[in-house]
Amino acid sequence: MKEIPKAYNPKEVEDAIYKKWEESGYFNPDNLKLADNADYFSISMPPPNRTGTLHTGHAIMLAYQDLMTRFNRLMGKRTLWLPGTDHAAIATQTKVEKILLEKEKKTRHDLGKEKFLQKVNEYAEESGKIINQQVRKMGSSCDWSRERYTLDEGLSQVVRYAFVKMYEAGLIERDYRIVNWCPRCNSTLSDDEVEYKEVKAKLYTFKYSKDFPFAIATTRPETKLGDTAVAVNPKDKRYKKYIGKIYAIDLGHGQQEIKIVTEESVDPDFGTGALGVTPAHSIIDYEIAQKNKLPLIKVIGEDGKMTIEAGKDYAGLTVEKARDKFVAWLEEQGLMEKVEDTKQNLSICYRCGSAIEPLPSLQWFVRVNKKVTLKGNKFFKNKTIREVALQVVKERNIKIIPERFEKTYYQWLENLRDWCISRQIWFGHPIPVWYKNKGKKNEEIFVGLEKPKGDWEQDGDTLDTWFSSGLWTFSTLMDKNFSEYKTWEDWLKNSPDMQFHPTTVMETGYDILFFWVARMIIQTTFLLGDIPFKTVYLHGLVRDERGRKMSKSLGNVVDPLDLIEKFGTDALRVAMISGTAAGMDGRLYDEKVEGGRNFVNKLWNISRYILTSVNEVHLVEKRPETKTLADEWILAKLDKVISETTMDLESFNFSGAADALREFTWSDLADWYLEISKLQRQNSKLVESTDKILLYVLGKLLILWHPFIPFVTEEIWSNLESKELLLVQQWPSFAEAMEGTGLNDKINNEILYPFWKFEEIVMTIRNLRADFKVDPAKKVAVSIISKNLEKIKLDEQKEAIMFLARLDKLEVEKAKPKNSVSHVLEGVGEICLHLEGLVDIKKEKERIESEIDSVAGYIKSLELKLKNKEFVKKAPKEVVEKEEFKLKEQKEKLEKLEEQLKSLK
RNA sequence: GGGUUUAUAGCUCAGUUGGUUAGAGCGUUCGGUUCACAUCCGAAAGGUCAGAGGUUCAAAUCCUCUUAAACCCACCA
Repeated sequence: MKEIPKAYNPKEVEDAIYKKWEESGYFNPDNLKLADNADYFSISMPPPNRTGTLHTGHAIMLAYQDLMTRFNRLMGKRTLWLPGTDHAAIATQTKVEKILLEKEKKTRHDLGKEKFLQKVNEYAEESGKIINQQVRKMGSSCDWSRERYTLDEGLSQVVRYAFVKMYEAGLIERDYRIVNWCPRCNSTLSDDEVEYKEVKAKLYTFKYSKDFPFAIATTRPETKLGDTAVAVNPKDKRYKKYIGKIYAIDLGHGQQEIKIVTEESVDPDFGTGALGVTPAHSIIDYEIAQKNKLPLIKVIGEDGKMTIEAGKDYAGLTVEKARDKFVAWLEEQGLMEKVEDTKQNLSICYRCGSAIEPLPSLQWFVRVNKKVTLKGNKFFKNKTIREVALQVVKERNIKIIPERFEKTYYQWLENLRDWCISRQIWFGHPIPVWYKNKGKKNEEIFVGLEKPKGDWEQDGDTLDTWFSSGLWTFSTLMDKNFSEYKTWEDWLKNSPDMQFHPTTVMETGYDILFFWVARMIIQTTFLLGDIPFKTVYLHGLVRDERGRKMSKSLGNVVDPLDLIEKFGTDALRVAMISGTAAGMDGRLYDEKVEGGRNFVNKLWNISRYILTSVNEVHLVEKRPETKTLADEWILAKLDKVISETTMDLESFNFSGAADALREFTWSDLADWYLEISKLQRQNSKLVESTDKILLYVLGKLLILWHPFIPFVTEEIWSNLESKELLLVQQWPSFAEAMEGTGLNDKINNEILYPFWKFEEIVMTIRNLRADFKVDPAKKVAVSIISKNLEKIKLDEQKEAIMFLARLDKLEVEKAKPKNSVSHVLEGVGEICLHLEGLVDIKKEKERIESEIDSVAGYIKSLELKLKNKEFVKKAPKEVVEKEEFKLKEQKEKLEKLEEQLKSLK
């Protein structure tokens, strides 16, 4: 047997263990030895962006997903966790542009599309490799043979197919509308990609011309060059007489007509109560303009500079310069009434932080409000994609954990506008549309999977990265050899891996519920007529120790790889998962991971003790015979923790499972049974059975812990004489452990009870002592207490444990406690006698009466619950049994109380 | 403006359909430790479960209001 070091050193073993796992092939479900009727379990890894390295967000998602994957694999399911990476169009392109500018002082235009794309692809490839290495470092048991990338040929095929299908159904259209334009990225953004930042701004109040009847207020005077109307609230009496009138004005760049229209949403109390309508540069104004059939003047161009429509004096100026110039002109003309300081919620690009310029542009949109009927699709019967996406969650085809996010999801969908999917960036999936005579009157358009024959020019734009991510759960499962399939439908339906669809769980952070989860639901229900996943588990975000978001500018970014280097992967994983609840943000800091490391080392030392103490190391898989009360006790506790852990993991309560396991491992096994085992092994008759129990408990414990801390458990497992990796062992079953032993009832009543009794005695003494401190009337008993307390201190407790250990369960009757336990018992009795003399009988009577009331009420409610047929049917057996046990307990308590009450009388 | 969440020990957080005396980790104090583990062991101190009211035999848990904080959506002309 090899020597076991005193402390667990993760650095020395982790990489080798990962290699062993990977080489075993068990990450691939095809290689698992499964029962014929084995259910499947699948997770699609949310693909990390190929923009650099892993961060804590990735680390936490990998920890959760690996936990579920390993648990289900141990449960004997056909388990697939499919890894991959995302090209992350805008994010990656922006990053490479930045590097290019810093290193070579060049822009993408200096390089040209082809050369630039080559650079981006090189960067993405490099970045992908790094990420894959880091995903391995986290211990992720994902199937690398199925790894995918959003720009893979196969995935690109699905993307084109999706576009064409949606186009054919009339859900995708090209239109000239107001879009969110980022002048820095030179591209459109979807509504979700716009963020807001509060900034100081100036509110200018001015008149369009001297003879214009009233003033308007704005923070963006330069856009007013494109105004075509003024909107007022229809209830506003001040402006009633002007409604419908048209005024001709001249802002220094020619004649302009301003119509006075009404609009409900105009706030009469803001500014002058009159809103200058700029249809081309505000989404709301655009909608007002559409209602009133107003013309549209585009005064700001895609480059963020003023257009010729703004007038000769302004054309080519930046927005800021145009503003200064126009403000100066207004003042010169005496039109400016006042300038005030105000706050403004500036819309900015979520990727580069530049100010967004809403402007009209010809783009591709997904229409969310168009009703369609699709053949062979159970969801789409004269429904909109928005309605279907709502329906599948409302009807619980898809369950979101925690549930409250379902509301958030509904709200988002209810407010959803058409989704702009074309982007003017180079890196991404090209839009599968080809033109002839583009932009001319006789323009021809072709939407299809391949370029048509002849002289066609492809649309130069690319698709929103979320358009391809939305297909992720199934585009990754489709056969790479798509050419072997006759039709697209055939490919979709008959790719062998589609057996893993819908994926069982979607695990991700709540921050991308809209960006991604919602899009997957929209696109999958449309294309497959099926849901993408059955359950969505949303984890919280990782914050620093002060609760702040991690950001580069704050310099508080925690690198998970640093923590792994310092404490080991297992320590990091257990730290991230324990002490949290679904959807709640958590904090990550050294001390927390240190706690994880300490636990991992504790487990290491527990096994080090067991492996070096037992006479013969071997795997004990079958429940061994018990010879002492302590043996029974530890096995009963093990059964309890098995059932708790299993139930918790099945109901996504990961933190609870870790807590239960930790409590069992540290408090029950290490602090009690291991100490008892030392004593038991001094008795030659008990050595063999004790060893077996130690090895049995250790074996089961390693399986239970494996999903949380895979490396250390596998490493310890390698010391047990097992032929197979821990990775593919069988999850212990509570029911099986109990089978044939007939111990189920016995354990609660006979085995655990005496031990609990002992714990209870210790507790009683402690409580009494606390009472004496505050209640001088009980002083009388202090001497007795202190006498007994001395005995109950550390040494006496060990004595008591020894007594329990010596107690042969076959000789319970004969065994006579000759030490502390009996003294303590007697002591407690004595105390109680003394206390009785001190109790106010009237008060005590009242107390007991009210308690009887309470217990009777409890019994009533329990009986009601057990009579409820639905509850008995639906609830798991263990829960019902627990309730029955409670009822029994309470009835006993009631009897006791009633007796007490009688004795008082 | 619409919505959601949070407030529990010094700190970070659990607490499952209401049910024994509200828990854990870290920290603090005291004591211990050669023989699995100082990455250890034993013990102690520390809580009006934000506040007020209500429902109930029973409330950290359910309802109403108040206070404080965070987040999401809309929008700021």
